[in-house]
Amino acid sequence: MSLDEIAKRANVSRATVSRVLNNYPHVRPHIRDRVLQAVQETGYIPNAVARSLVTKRTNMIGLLLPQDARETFADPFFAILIPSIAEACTVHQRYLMLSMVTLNQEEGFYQSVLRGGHLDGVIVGVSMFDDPILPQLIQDGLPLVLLGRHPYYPQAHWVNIDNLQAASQAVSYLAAQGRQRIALVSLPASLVAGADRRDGYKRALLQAGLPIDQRLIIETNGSYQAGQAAMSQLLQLDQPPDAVFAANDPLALGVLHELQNAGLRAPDDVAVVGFDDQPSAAYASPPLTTVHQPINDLGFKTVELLLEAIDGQFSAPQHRILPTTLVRRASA
Amino acid sequence: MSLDEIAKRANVSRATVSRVLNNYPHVRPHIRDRVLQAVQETGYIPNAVARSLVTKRTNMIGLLLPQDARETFADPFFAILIPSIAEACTVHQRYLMLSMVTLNQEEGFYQSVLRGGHLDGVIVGVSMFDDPILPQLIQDGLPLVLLGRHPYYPQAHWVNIDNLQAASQAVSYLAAQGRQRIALVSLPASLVAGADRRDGYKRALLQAGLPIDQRLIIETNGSYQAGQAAMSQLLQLDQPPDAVFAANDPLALGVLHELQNAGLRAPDDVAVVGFDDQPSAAYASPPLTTVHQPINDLGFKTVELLLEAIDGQFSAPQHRILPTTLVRRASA
DNA sequence: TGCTACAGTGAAAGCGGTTTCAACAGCGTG
DNA sequence: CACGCTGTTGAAACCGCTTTCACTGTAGCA
Repeated sequence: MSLDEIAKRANVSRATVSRVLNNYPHVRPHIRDRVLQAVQETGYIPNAVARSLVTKRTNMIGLLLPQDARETFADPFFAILIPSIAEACTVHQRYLMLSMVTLNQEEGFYQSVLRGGHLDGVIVGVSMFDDPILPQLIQDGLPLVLLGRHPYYPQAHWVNIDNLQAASQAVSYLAAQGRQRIALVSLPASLVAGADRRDGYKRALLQAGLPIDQRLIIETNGSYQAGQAAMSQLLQLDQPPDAVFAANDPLALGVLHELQNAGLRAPDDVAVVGFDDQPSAAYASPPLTTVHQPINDLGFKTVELLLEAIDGQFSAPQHRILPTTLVRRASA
Repeated sequence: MSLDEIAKRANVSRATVSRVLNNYPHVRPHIRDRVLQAVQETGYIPNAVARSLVTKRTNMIGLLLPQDARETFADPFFAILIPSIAEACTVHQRYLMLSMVTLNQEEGFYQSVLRGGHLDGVIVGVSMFDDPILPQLIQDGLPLVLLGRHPYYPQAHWVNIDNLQAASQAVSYLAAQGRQRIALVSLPASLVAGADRRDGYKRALLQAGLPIDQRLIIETNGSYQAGQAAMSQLLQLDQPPDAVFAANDPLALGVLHELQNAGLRAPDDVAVVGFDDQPSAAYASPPLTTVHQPINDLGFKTVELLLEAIDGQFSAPQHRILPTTLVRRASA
C-alpha cells in the first residue's frame, strides 16, 4: 500500500497526503480529515526507505563498539550504557544500529555500513588510543560523537567524565585517611580512560606527598578475575598495600574477594575503592566505596549531542563533561 | 556521487555500472574493468537506501528485547547472546537494529519501526507468556524468529534449548547423590523459560520419588541479590534444603554467597547447581556446577534461521533445539 | 471594481538505484 | 544469403516518497 492508494481513497493528490502526514500547515481541515481517515481505515504506514531516499535522513544512528566487544558486554558499564543509549534513541524517535564491525575484519562491509547512507550519525564507543577505525571515520565526515575523550582527535565531539579528576579524588580520599601504600589495579594503558585514571592516581599521590611505587601498580584487562589475580600478586609483596584503588568495579570486587580468601578484611587491613558504582557495588561485602559515574546520563547526553551535531548546530567541537561523585560505603 | 557519475566516467550506461556492481555475468571484461576502475578512483559506495527502495531488501534485521531490557543486559546470558547475534549478522553481511521499544510506550514509533519497511526480519528476545507485542508482530507477517519457544504461537519459528529436559537432568543429578530436600530458586513464572525449568525440576523430583514441597520453591526475578535473599529465606525453614537448583547462574552465585555468609559450605552442607554456565561460574568459590547452554550457537542459529525464513525457504514453522550439558564442578 | 497577495492544491520532477525491454552485433545454420 | 540465436548494451520505467512550481480561488485593499 502506498501514498497513491491513500490519495485515491481520499480523492486528493499524493502531494496533499504527504503534506498531511508531515503536518504541513496550509491544508484545509476537512481535507486533512479525509486523508487521516483513509490512513486510519487502511492502516497505512509510510515507507521509511522511500522517505529516506529523498530526505537524506534515515533517523538511524550507529553505535560502534570496539573489537573486543564480547568482553565489553560483560562489563556492567556497558550493560547500563547500551540500554541507556537505546532508550535515548527511542525517546528521540531514532533507530539504533549496533555494529561491532572492525576495519580489518570486513573492510568492505564496514565501508558500506558507514558510507552507504544508512546512518545519520555514529556514536563511537571508543576507548583505545590507537583504534584503527577512528581516522577513517573522522575523515569521512559522518556526524560523530565519541564516548570518551580522545587526545588525538580534538576536532571530534565527545561526552565524558573527568576520569583524571575522579580517580584523583578517590585516591586523595584514601590518602586523607592516612593510607601510606596505595596500590592501583588499573585498566589497560591502551585505553584512554585507563591512562586518565592512572594519571589521576599518580597526581593524587604526588599531591599527598606519597611516593609512586611501580610495584604497587598492576595493569589488568579490567575483569573480576583480573582483580583477584592482581590482589593476590599485591599480597605477595614484601610490603603489601594498605589500600587499593581499582579502576573499575569488577576489579574492585575481585580485589575484595581475594582479600577475603586471604583472610584479610576491608577496610581494616586494606581499604578498597572502585570506579563505576555498578548496581551490585552496594551489595558487595563489604559494600563498595566507589566513584559513581552517571552512566545513564552519559548515554542520553551522547545521543543528544549527536542529534544536535546531525542538525549541524555546531561550528566548534563540543566536549561535555559529566560530574562524578565518590560514594562512601564500607570498603574504605 | 552517484551511479551516473561512474557511468559517465567509464563511458557506459548506468545499467551497466549496476550490472558490474552486482556481479552480473554478460558484461565484457574490458568494460567491467573500466567500471571498476572508475569506482576505485572515486571511492564510490552505492547508496544503500536507494538500492533498498527497489530491491525491497534492507539487509537489516531487528532484535527486539523485552521491556525490562535494562535488567536484561545485566544478565550474563544476554551479555553473551547479543554480541553473538551481532557477530552472526556481520558474518552474514547484515545490519543489526537493536530495539527496546515497547507497545505501550510508543505505539506509533513501534509501528513505524516494524512496518516502515526498514527491517527484513525480526528476532524477538521473547520470554514472557503474555508479551503484548507478539500478537501484532505475528499478524504483521514480517519474517520472525523467537528466541525461545512460545506455547501460544505454534506458527512461529524459534530456536531454543530444551529447558525442561535440562533442568530435569540437573535436579536428577542432585537426587542421584541422595539429596532429599532439593530447593528451586526459580525465574519468574511469567517467563516461558522460567516455567519450563520449574516443570523440569518437578518432573525430576517425581521421577526420583521425592515430594514436591512448595516451601522449597522460591520465585525470584533472577538476579544475584534475589539469589541471596532466596537462600536466606530457605535457611530459615524448619527443615532447610540440602540442595538448591538455581534457575540461572546469577541466582546460583547469590545462593553460594549467602551460604558462605551463613557459615555453611557447598557442597557439603548444601549442594548448588546453576543454569547457563556463564564464564565466571568456573571461578566461583566453589566452582559452580551448572547447566551449560550454547549461547553463542543460539545467537548464530537464530540469525541463520531468520535469514532462511526471509528467503522464504519454509512452508512449515521451524523449531531448532540446541543441546545442553551439565558441567560438573565443585558445588554439587 | 480591479489588483495584489496568499492560502490551498495538483502535476511533475526528482532522490539513486535496479530491472525490463528492445536493439544491435556477431555467429552458426539451412 | 537469409534466418534465428546468443551475448552485450543502453533507454526508460519504476520503487514510494518529498518538494518545487504553477495554477486556482478568495480575501483584503485601494
